[in-house]
Amino acid sequence: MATVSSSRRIGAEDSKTRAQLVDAAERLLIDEGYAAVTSRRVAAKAGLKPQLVHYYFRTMDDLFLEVLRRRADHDLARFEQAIAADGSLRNLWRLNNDPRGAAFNIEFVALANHRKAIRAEIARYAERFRAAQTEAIRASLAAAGIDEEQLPPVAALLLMTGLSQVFALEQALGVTSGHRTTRAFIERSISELEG
Amino acid sequence: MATVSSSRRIGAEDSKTRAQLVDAAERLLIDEGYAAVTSRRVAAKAGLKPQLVHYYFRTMDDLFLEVLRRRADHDLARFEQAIAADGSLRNLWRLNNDPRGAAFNIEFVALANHRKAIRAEIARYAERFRAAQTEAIRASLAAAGIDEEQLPPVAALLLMTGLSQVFALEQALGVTSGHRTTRAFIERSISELEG
DNA sequence: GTCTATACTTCGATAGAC
DNA sequence: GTCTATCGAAGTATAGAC
Repeated sequence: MATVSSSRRIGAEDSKTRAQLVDAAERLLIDEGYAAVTSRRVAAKAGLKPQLVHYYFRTMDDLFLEVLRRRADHDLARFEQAIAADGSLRNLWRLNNDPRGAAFNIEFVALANHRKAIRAEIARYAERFRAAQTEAIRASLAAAGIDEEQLPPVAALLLMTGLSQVFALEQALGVTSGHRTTRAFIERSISELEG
Repeated sequence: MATVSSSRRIGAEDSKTRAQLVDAAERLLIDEGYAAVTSRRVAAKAGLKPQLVHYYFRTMDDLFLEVLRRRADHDLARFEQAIAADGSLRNLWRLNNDPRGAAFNIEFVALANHRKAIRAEIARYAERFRAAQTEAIRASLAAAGIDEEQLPPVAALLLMTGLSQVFALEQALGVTSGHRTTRAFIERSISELEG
């Protein structure tokens, strides 16, 4: 939408071919990392010709952004729905620990490290997630009778987020020493807090 | 050392040129991410010809491994020295939060996601760090009179590690909401534990 | 022991054919 | 509206010249 400096045409947004390319890119991103998401490999995975990637997406960054937005919007909606159904600390911890999407997050953070257009969009979504999660944890801590001075909701959230990330990262690496003990500790702490 | 299936020769390990290539690769990895570490770009950064990368390193993975080992060995030694001088919880937290090396870790984890030879080596170093850090934190918690049942040392370590990683990751992204509050909470908690 | 000429593959991207 | 022929640049890697 921004500029039309080029004469080149772009395919329709509701094209089925386009959706296949986004699917293929997402699978490649999760399975093999962002460096594997090249026009040729995405096309091969979708069973299409490489040039089609550039017909539907002006640049590879545009494709990455589409993958990011589709996934992030979906996850955000799913999170809010799950919390509306059960806003307990226990459920928050469970949702945060869902390994689905962990690899996805890691890749996008690494990608953001050197693609400015993508970094900005990731930062936007990260802030939205942070806000939604902070509200959810604030409510569940209040319900459990925990004072905000004693344990600030955002601190509890960042501790939880950090721990999930370490678990996901290390599991992918094959390093799991201390994980079981720590999970048990967290679950015991949650039980003590909300019974 | 493994196989000598090829007739190709490799440059001396103590070559000055070789060291320049490793330096350039490390800087590129930290500044622009692992995808930027290509033979051409490493050579350009070092002011050398691209083919020299392949004279000193059989494959790009060999170069990555050299960067990893050099850095990890150095960091491990530095950590043990620092802990020997001051083994307090406060100092452990400070060391863990050193932003130097945070970007480095992120990139290597992302890299490990799709390069098997590197993943194995990273896992080995991760275990070594885990062991050294767990011992250090066990000692400082004991000194502060904290019972291991109440707060398992490895759980305290993983919480600390996770938090530092989130801080580093998000700071790189430009997302910092909640960081100040959480840092204050951690510092307050440490003060309460060890006075 | 050190470096270069060169091969071959894959990359993102565009202009133009259907 | 959809897809293909094709380009120039960049990627890893090797064999052989100094």
